[in-house]
Amino acid sequence: MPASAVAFDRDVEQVARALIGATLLVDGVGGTIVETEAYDADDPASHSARGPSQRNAAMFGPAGRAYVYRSYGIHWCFNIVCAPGSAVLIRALEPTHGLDTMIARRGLTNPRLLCAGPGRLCQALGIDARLDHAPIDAPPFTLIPATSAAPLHAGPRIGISRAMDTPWRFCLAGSRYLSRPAR
DNA sequence: AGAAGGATCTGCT
DNA sequence: GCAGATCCTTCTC
Repeated sequence: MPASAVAFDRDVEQVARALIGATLLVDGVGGTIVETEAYDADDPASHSARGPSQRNAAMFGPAGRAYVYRSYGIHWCFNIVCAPGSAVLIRALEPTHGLDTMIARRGLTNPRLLCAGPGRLCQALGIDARLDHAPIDAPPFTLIPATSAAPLHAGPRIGISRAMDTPWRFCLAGSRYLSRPAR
């Protein structure tokens, strides 16, 4: 494994924290990760909580692969698989690479809104079901680890109805590019 | 503030 | 099999 690679086969909360400040690109388009959420294997809020199914199969496969699923029947959501049954949901990026491409895909020009939310991010980067199970350390993906520990804010995860008291949403403190303010 | 959107899952028959 | 509930959201009003 290259020295620059991120290790995914370890505690999902630690991976979710470590990914803040990393750079994620798909075919050269993307930016700096500013918001993540951790989902654990026996986590009532996780898709994996009730065991493997066709949709969540990737969560039970090798670490370091993508888990892409449809949310609300409309949007794609992008996760990186960690230990079996656990994954990190990537919720927001600060756009830095390929702005023109993202603007064209999203149909708006405000950089603040290009990748602020899991569905928006997938639309801007062109992520869909074809990338389910795809390894994160190979094309079209590029993942560059953060160079220094970023100032993090931890809070409750968004849009779930269980395990509301588990503070596993991590944000880059003070970022303007979050899906919603860190409070 | 609220509706729309459609796949997946669950619990039945 | 089939119907109804659920769902890690986004957009427009």
